[in-house]
Amino acid sequence: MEEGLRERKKRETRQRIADIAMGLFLQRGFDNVTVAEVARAADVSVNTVFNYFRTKEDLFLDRSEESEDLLARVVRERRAGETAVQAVRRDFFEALDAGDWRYGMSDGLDLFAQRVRESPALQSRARLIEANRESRLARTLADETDADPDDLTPWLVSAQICAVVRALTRHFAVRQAAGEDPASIRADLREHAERAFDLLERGIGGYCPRP
Amino acid sequence: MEEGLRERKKRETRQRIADIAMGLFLQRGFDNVTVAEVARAADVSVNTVFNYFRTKEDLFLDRSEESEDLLARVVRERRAGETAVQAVRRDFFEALDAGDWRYGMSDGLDLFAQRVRESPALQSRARLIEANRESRLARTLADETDADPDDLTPWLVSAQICAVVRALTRHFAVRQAAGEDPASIRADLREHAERAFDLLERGIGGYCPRP
DNA sequence: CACCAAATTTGGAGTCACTTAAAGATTTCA
DNA sequence: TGAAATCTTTAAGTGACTCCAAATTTGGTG
Repeated sequence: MEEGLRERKKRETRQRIADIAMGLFLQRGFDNVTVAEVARAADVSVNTVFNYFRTKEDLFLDRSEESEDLLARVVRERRAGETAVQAVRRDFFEALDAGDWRYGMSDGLDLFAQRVRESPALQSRARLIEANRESRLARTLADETDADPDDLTPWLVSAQICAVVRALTRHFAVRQAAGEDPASIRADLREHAERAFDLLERGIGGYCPRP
Repeated sequence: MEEGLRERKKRETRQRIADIAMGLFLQRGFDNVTVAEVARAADVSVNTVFNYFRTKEDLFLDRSEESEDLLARVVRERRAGETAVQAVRRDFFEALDAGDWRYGMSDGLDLFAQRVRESPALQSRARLIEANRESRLARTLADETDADPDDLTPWLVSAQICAVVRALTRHFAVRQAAGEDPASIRADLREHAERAFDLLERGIGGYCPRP
């Protein structure tokens, strides 16, 4: 099953468009670059761009598939004896220690994060990705526990796990946007994350009682 | 401080546009009605519509302010001795018992919910409303606990509370969309909600261990 | 090599949300 | 009443995205 000339060219063209688009977006901001400009820079027609990418946002957040599947995969591949939360907790800290980008907390995502922050369209798309991530994790949990089709528990657990991951990611992003050094944020984040996962595992029932 | 002719006319025009738009949207679907049609039906120019409503989505999800503030208000006005979760729990069941619409679980929101479900633009806007609701609750919790500016806890708690409310609302919507009777869904939902809030208060640490 | 069929690319025309600027029209108030 | 402030409309874009039919390119076959 060789890859013919046709397939290779398609892949190359798609990649070229995506790369050139990302370059322009990072340089000038997502909303300040038109699809027509991307097309011109990539030396194709506008219609060809839309042939490969359904929307302009897809040009920027291309490989969102991996991000959407992340938590579901971590749970699917968790170790013997590990609960869902324990698996996510472990993977999160592994990524933190390795400086991996998969939870959005590495160095060098600065400009990328800034471009997302300043564009309502990209923020909206980011929320969609998060929603899909939550759905996938919920389905995985339902599978793994042979849950009843209308058992809410997988959805509740998924939503809460995603909520914690989102809060931690957001915290990193906010402080990075404020100009703090990524490495020192990650150092702080370790303690914050410990408390966050503890809260997740043990519940928030005692929080904020009115005197 | 009387309301002058100008103010009254403005209020009336805005209301007329919103009412006529909602009628058209419910009848034919959000994406099948153009702003130009709304304008013509309301006997104003397109620019007047955009003068009152910043986007087409605002025509549909006008009074989202109340929805965004709901949980924050419930916590602000919680009773003596109540924790944040207890307050939300109580308010949720009050709404459920009263058949109130504020958590999206009354009769008669059928068509409205369907229109949201079938429109990507409206779903996107609904996610934005949920995100704002989460932010407001987080800020409220931070205020109420005099939390450190970079204490993550208010955000974590807010995200988890919102996650549970969202899951419950979603469950109602899914079953309503499948044609079930709202009253009987609400009956089931009572048990589901009890378990959901228990889980929220006590934690999900033991969920889904791998054998 | 030549040729056909399928897949890609392109150009062109159009829709729709939304913006901007300037010219009316209406309301307020001195 | 007349001028100032405020609304509304008209007109002319911009930009994402769609639809369609005409070119072009590629893969396989005789």
